[in-house]
Amino acid sequence: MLITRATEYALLSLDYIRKSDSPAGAEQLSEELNIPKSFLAKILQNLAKKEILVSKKGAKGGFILQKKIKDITLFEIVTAVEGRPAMVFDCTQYIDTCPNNGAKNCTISPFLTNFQKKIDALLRSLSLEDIIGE
Amino acid sequence: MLITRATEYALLSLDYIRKSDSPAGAEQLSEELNIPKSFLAKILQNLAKKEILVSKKGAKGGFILQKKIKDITLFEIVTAVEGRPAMVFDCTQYIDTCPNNGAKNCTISPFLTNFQKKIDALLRSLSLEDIIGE
DNA sequence: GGTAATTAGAGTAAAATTGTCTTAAATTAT
DNA sequence: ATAATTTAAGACAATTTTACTCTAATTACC
Ligand code: SF4
Ligand code: SF4
Repeated sequence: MLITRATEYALLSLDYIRKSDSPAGAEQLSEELNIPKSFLAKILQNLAKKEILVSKKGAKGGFILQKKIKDITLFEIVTAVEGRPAMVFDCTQYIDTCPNNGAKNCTISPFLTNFQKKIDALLRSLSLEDIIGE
Repeated sequence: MLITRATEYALLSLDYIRKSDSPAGAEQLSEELNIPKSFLAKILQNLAKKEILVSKKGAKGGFILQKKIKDITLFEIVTAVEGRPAMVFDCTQYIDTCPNNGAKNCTISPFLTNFQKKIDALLRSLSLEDIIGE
């Protein structure tokens, strides 16, 4: 799975938020979209930290978009929510059990790097508008 | 992670096998490539079942390629080894907790389907030769 | 001040991946 | 034939990742 449940929830929430005219709260989103509240709250926090959402605290608070949907890329969203870009295969997590210990002369590593670049480019080229329509 | 450790091991093994002139055994591959033996054996079995490798039992047995490397696609390999194609995001695994219960009117589902098609096409277009060279 | 909301972080639970073991079956060499 | 080698199969265990929860603190509005 290239993307996780958290990213799915983020996309569904972003769609809801951009359709809402007042700030949408975590609780509201959770109920409307049937997403576990505490989990969703974390996701929204991450989107706020990465300047995709603006969070308003206090009564009548909630989240609103910080940018136009055509200026938010899928790459940003995934990275914000998952804590790192969507990975094809992350060698760096297996340094201790890398069969070629260090990737110096790994036969498939160049391919993986190339593949990753393609995915990154694709994710960067896709805006939220492309995903959820205008 | 779009692809798993099992696929990495498969690719490394396939590279080794195609360079070897006699059948390569699970034990040999395991030692040469520093891959856990029993885990690798499973992977090789799967590749054999899906007609990528031919397995020869008994003394001097092992695995050899069943096709030319340009006729083996990455799609085949991943599907054989992982039991299913590489998924961008698999809604079908979340039927019981799908916020739009059933995907009928899910705003992001069309995008996901489209994305998946792109990945499938890419994986089908890549041969083992493309990955590990001639 | 009181209430409604986000923030932060630790902690838990479930699921998927990764890896092991044991036994059986097949093939080859002697 | 028999022994040695090697794959086949499946149950099981360990590890890692994902998914989710809880509690307490903080901020802002009215
Ligand atoms: S072997 Fe090649 S692919 Fe596997 S981890 Fe080391 S570098 Fe990455
Ligand atoms: S909500 Fe849309 S994306 Fe999430 S699971 Fe249901 S269908 Fe798939």
